[in-house]
Order: sequence, then structure tokens, then C-alpha cells
Amino acid sequence: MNYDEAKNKFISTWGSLGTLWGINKAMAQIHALLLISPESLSMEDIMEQLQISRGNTSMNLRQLMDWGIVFKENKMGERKEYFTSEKDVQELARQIAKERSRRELQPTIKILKDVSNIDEDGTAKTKELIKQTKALHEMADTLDILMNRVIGQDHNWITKALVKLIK
Amino acid sequence: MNYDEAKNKFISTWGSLGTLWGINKAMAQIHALLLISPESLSMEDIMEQLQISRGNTSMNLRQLMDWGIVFKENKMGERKEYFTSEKDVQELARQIAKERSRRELQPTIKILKDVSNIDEDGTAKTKELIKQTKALHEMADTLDILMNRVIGQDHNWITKALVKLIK
DNA sequence: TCAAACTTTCAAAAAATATTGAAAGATTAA
DNA sequence: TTAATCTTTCAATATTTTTTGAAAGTTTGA
Repeated sequence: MNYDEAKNKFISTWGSLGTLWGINKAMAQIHALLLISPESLSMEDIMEQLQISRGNTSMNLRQLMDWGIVFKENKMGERKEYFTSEKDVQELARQIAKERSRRELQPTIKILKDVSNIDEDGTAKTKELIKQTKALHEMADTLDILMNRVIGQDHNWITKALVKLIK
Repeated sequence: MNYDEAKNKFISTWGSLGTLWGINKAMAQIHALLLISPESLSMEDIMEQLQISRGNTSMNLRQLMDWGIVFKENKMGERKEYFTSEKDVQELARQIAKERSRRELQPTIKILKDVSNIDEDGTAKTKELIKQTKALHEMADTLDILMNRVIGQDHNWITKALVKLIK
């Protein structure tokens, strides 16, 4: 496998993987491209390399910046904007964990809390609903605490967490 | 909030959440419904309660069984098939973690390994590609080990993992 | 063997999601 | 102020994903 093959394989794999951490293909591909580019890239560069439209590029870059994993850069004497991604993969993971907790886990926890707080009326179906949503609520809470714990740690958290768990 | 409101809220929340652990709405809703039903349900029951077609119900039930979180049940003297879900939420989480590792993490690890093994040709772009995919590979590996570690633990793993990490 | 009761399959339709590209909006330099 | 350069917006279009429902398939009892 040569450089171009490897690059394309990486970009397309990362792209299809994107859907499963909740971002679309173009967004994930832009991120992949920036991640492996030694230099920051302009919108034109990205459009050309990934063969996507200007509008698409613009919108997805904005989303990546909202996630806090891509940054704008301005080069002296140039009006054009350039983009780079977070290059430290552990920092990347922390940022993603943080955003997912905020966007998904926390709203879910709130709803589970509300649902599990309905009045117990003695019927089996109500009992079961309360019991299961309580259990989910508890688990989601624990997971969120765990994630935040992990986010608060330093750069080698993943390895450290592993070491702790293996002990 | 009364029972029916709470039930609908839970089912629709779980449904939209589904997309972010990689399953579609109907599949997640069927799962939610089974999770809070004290009795097992027939295909008719599910179709009626969620207002979805027979084909849809059939296909998604199969997928849930493939994930190992929904089971078929046969009642004596009845030809119809009934379905229940895994009711222990920690077991549910373990099962999901196991499947996601198998379906997503492991194939990704393989590709990252291949990509990071291309020949170093001295150029900056090749160096960067190798460096970043190696870092991702390492992280994915660690995560997979961590997940499997956790899957292998007993039913209170989440709490135990938390306790360990907090120490 | 047949027919009733049930489930699965899959092509077509519908719905949801992503993408395009041209117009409008900014920003800067002259 | 104007023109040049670049970015954003968004309605229209394209693509992907999900859902439907009827036909085919399966199982069981008589």
C-alpha cells in the first residue's frame, strides 16, 4: 500500500465510522483529512481533495469547530482562512467524550429522571416502567460521572484508566 | 405525568437515542417497549402499540435478536411467537459493548494497523499519516482491551469500575 | 395431503438526511 | 466608495435509509 492508497483508505474508513459517533460522512472525512495533514488547509484545498461542494465544506467545518476539534488559522498576508484539527488523539477523545456527554447523555438523564418519577399506582406495568427507567437512570448517571472523571484527567488518561482497571 | 405519557416519552426518547448507538428508530423503540413490558409481547402487540408494519417489526426483531438483547419465547398451546428483552440493564450494556467492539472497533483496528504500516518515505505527509494512524491504533487497542476487561466482569461492573477510577 | 395460522422476504414508496451551487453577506485594500 | 476576495446561507436536488404491504415461505394439526 502506497501513501495515496493509505490516505484514501484512512479517510474513507474514518468517514463511514463517523456515522457511529454521530457525525456525518463529509464531516468525518474533513476531520480525517485535517488530522493527517502536516499543514493547515484552506477551504479550496479541502473541496478539491474530498471532491465536495463549497457549501458542504463550509457547514461541516463549522460543526467541527463547534465540537472543538477543528480550528481556524489565519496566515499573515493572506485573506483566506486555513483549518487544522486537534492533533493529539487523546485530547481529541477527551473533547469528543465531553461533547457527547453534554449533547446526549445529560439530556437523556433528565428524561429518565422525569419518567422514573411518575406515581406508583400498584399495577405491574407501572412498577416495571419505574424499575427499568430507574435502573437506566442510575447507569447513565454513573457513566456520566465516570466520563467526566476521565475527561478531567491528564493526557495519558486512557492508559492510566486501563492500568487501574486491570489491577 | 401519568403512565401513558411516561411510557410514550420513554419509548420515543429511546427511539431517537438509538441512532447514536447505531441502531434505527423502530429497532430502538421495539427494544424500549419490550424493556418496560412485564409480559412478553407478540408481533401483533408490537405492531399495534408502535403503529408499525409487520415487515418492519419482523426485520427489527431479528436484528435485536442478533444483538443478543431480545429473545423469542413460545407459549404452550400457542403457535404465535412472543418476545422479551434482556431486563438486566447492566447485562444489556455488556452485551451492547461486546457487539460494538466486534462490529466496529475490531474492524477499525485492523484498518488502522494496515494504514500505519505503509513504508516511511521521508516526506512530511507520510510521517504525519503514520504518526496519527499509529496513535489512533494504539488508542483503539487500549479501548478494546478496556471494554473487554469490563465485559468480562460481573454484574456490578459499572459501579466497580467507577470506584476504581475514583480511588 | 390440505388449509389455517403465523413469519419472512423484498421491490416499491416514503421519509429522512446530506449535498449542491448560486445568491447574499462579509471583509479588506485601494 | 468600489471592487475584489472570500465565506455563509438556504432552497432545490440527490442520496441514503427506513418503512410498507403483499406475496412467498414455514409450521402445525386434522
